[in-house]
Amino acid sequence: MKNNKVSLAEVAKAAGVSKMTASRVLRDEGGFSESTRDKVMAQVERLGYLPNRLATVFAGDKKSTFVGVSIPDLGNEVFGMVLEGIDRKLGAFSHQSVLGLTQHALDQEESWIETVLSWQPAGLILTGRSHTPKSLVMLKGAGVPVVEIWDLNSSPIDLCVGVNHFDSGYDMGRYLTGLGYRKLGYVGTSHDTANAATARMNGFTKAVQDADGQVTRHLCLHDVPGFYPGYYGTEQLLSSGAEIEAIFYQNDNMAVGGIHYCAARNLSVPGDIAIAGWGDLPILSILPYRVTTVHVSHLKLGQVAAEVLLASLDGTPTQDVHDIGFRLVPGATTGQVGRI
Amino acid sequence: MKNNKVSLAEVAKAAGVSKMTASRVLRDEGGFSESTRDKVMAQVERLGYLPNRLATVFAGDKKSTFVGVSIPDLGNEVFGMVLEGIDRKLGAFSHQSVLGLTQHALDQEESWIETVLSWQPAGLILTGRSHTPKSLVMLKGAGVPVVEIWDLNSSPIDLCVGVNHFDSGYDMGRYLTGLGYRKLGYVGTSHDTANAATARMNGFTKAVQDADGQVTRHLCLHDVPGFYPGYYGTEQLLSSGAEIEAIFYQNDNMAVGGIHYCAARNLSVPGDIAIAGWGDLPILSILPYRVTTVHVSHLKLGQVAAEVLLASLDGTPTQDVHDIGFRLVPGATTGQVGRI
DNA sequence: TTGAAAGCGATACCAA
DNA sequence: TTGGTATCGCTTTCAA
Repeated sequence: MKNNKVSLAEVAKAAGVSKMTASRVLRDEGGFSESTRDKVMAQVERLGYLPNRLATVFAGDKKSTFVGVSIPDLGNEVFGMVLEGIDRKLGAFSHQSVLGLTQHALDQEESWIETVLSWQPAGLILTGRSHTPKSLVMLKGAGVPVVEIWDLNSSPIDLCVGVNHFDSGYDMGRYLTGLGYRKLGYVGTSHDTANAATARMNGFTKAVQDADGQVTRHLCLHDVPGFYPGYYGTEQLLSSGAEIEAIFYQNDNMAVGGIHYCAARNLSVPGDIAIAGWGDLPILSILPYRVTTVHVSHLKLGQVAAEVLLASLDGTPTQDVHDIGFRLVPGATTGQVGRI
Repeated sequence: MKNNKVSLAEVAKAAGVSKMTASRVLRDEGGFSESTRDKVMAQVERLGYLPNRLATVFAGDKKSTFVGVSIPDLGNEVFGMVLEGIDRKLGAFSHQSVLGLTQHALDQEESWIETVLSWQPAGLILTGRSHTPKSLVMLKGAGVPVVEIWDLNSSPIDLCVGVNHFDSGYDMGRYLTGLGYRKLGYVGTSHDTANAATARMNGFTKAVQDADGQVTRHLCLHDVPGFYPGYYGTEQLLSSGAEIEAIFYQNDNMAVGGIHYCAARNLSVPGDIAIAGWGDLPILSILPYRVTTVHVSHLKLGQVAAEVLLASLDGTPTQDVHDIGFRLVPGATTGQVGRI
């Protein structure tokens, strides 16, 4: 006994009862007298006893109340809000998030999965649908519910809560081509696990091609999709020589970067360049005009993910795949071609 | 044995050795032959054995590799970056963050502390210097290192990594009054644990009063300090009737909200209103002019916090209080009074 | 209503 | 180089 930690046995001894009786009192399990309860609780108070939940889980051979949550990065609000949604909901049901920042790298996710599983978590919430083969083996053998979030996945490992990114990109492509644009650009970043963004880009490209248009892409490598990459990504795209009428960005922060680039170069939006973002992020709320974007509720996505997991732990049946949905928000940064 | 989990005993039996031998092989402790190692590892592979770290911690009566990390919210990048700094550093040394979103409420922090301590964490990182009396008792009795971050605290529970918020506010007040402003405004939000922001506000106010100026404050209640509260907080401050020459905001996102409000009202910055923010947040990187702000490295703050904790676990002596520092960045949104 | 004993999965310690 | 046994703090099970 090296930690000066007080154990249940000590409490029991001090209270003059057996460990079992003390244990029953603490779990409020019933089957003890009021006077016994008072004796025990008095000692708990006096000794400052804190239970060792490791031992509890261990002895009961049950799961802990840990939920492993893997998140690619926290450099912008997107995944921050997802995580906030998850943790708030989990916390309300006394579960704890064990965080894993994967930095968009599958092998980092793999080693984190191995570690977190060794702590006997109650369940896992993973961002993204791609995992290494070894990860898949571990996840399937873990015997705990796994919720894959962000990307909608028709055949998830277990459960899935997400958005149909391809469709949202496709809708934006259809919207912009519907306005008459044919020479389109895409500006985003490039990451191992940025499948969702890639799906949006692919959906967008497909829609544009379906309308006989063209997409010129520019991906900023090794960057998180923030304001500044949006700014210089726009610069690089436009200076590539390609003729561009409208640009779709990986997210709104990048789009705002693009808007500021245009302002700095005296390019009118949408007159010279139309601009569309994704996510309906907070920055849009203060611009003096509405930016064309795709609304997605990140907080809700996280909350639903947590709910689905908790329901699964509870044994409550739910559907395997939850589509959070999205909504294209037309704005003033895209216009009718030829009518500006 | 309800989980179909494979235990060390099964691996050992399958390999034809004792538990102890298998344990030694897995920990690569030495003291076994190559052939033994091969036999054991073959079975580990075949059975897909994953160790139960609960048992390890428990048996060794040691601490886990959990680090409890309490964060007020993740609604903007500020604490997201702090958390990213912490988790990256911890991850590199194979520790895991157990997240606690307190939503700026001390009683939420308290109940989270109680829970997380019951998991025998290796240490704790807490945002803020205020804690409930019960929290303090638990923290002091926990016997694990506690790092309080964000607010610099000359008498921390244990260790502290932060910024001198009061001084940063004071410097900004001195800077603005040095430019000739005397009728100042402050726009922020109000939270239980927003002591850091309050300290900045107080420092600012003190400096302004020292220069015989006045500060009119406007606090947006129940809001996280983001773009939109900055926008309408500015509106409310300016419509309060007070004469204002310059406004200091709780952070840059709010300041950008203020800048946009001014643009929408055709108020010139800094001609009609000077604006200063705090934090040097990403949004500033795309504005066509430099915004007067205070630079703080949030990522570094998190990294140093993790380093200090790891050093303490390691037994390496470090100083108790680490000042991350700040740097006032003069910009174009504040000017010389009368010279605009 | 209460308690004694066994056991969870691993490691520490001592023997062989 | 290998293995037996006790042990961590708590819960389960069975008896009293």
